[in-house]
Amino acid sequence: MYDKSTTQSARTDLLSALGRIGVRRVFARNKEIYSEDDPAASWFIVLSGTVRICKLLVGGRRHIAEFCYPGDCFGLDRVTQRLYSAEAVGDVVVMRYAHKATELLINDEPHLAQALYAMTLRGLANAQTRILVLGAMRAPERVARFLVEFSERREYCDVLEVPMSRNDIADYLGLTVETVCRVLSSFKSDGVIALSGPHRIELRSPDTLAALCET
Amino acid sequence: MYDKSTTQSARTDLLSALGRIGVRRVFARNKEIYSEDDPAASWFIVLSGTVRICKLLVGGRRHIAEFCYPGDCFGLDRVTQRLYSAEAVGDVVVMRYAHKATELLINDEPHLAQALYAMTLRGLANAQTRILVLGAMRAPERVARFLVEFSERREYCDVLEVPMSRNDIADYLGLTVETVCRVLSSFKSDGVIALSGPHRIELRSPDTLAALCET
DNA sequence: CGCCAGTTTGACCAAGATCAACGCAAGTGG
DNA sequence: CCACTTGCGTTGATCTTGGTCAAACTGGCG
Repeated sequence: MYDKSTTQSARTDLLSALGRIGVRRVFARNKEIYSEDDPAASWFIVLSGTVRICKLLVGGRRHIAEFCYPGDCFGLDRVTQRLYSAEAVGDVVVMRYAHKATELLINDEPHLAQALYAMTLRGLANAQTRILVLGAMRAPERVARFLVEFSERREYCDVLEVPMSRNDIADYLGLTVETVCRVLSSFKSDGVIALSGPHRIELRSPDTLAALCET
Repeated sequence: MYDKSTTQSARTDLLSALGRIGVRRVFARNKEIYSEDDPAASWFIVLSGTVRICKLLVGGRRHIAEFCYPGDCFGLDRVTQRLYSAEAVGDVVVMRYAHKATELLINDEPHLAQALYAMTLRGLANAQTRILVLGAMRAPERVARFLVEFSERREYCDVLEVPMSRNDIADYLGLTVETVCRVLSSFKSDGVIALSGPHRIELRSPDTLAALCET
């Protein structure tokens, strides 16, 4: 669907060029990478681990806009202040790039702008899928969708090492912890998944899950 | 929050440059501008009227990803086939730009890429707000949010000329027609809005609505 | 061993979906 | 001009999904 070869090579160019201006940073589980309302002077690429982009709402509720996995970028928005915070789900390694330095780099090598643009478009496509999930799917489909998405973006086999808590998943899917648990339990009793510890989920029937989240 | 002056002037540049490669097209109420699975060879800017970006789902349901108002662009995604269709809500005038010609234009005048990028980032920010609304708000807040958003993006006074049907609004907010009607009726009986005909909504207490959709 | 945070399960409740009926205004054809 | 249709919009009655509240369970750690 996407023009993979082009964006892939542009991406490689981008990464090697960025190597010169980036700083490697490590964050421990649950540490904040940046807070809401922080000045937004830089953006990031995840090297390892999982990052959650989130926001506290009135009434103590929390909303998770996005999970970022290795290779994903976040904080690219052209705002002066952060609208969301970014937190390490488990231990995380990221590269940090100042917006200023990125602009200079792009002035030198304008073709890199295309790679950045492609990353942003990918973010937009992800966001649109999320709008669809949250706007049109019910609890079981949302959870199925989460599992399928995770296995596509994160793992290459059917045993998922899910780093986030049930609470994270719930806030990501617009559900409650209890509902997420119940749906997972029912998937389990239907033999669609197997659970060995809360953070290890085995997809026994990926096709059933995929069918569930067909639009 | 955004760097308005920069993006504004870049935008003006972009529009005048695009004038040379664009085609003006008119669509009547409910006509398709493009369909799902059409080849995606061009993108659009709305000149007048409202466009809905939508998708048919299994079971005859429909999902509206976005409403586009004058000045908004749509169809920018770098896909070969459309993932959503675009339809005229009322009568609509748009400008159509071939992706090919746009690329050539940008090769000539690379600074225009920045304006396109800014438009895409705006789209991403809108999408993130929508994720928040659909993931974390309940029916009355969603409807309030729709009214506030519409008045901010479309009208400069408190009497809204809402071109879309209740069904459109429902599919946009992830609710049913009945729920949208009921919420509007309750707003009306609370004196927050007044209805004179289904498509004319007067905001009698915009502050109440704004307070409702505070995160 | 006891505590604690996170997970799971159950009982109950409420928001919103579904189903059904009615209202209402704009065509349409006689 | 008036019956009749048609497409929306509104309202009410009922049912279902998922939220809320409460309690039990689990594994890790001091």
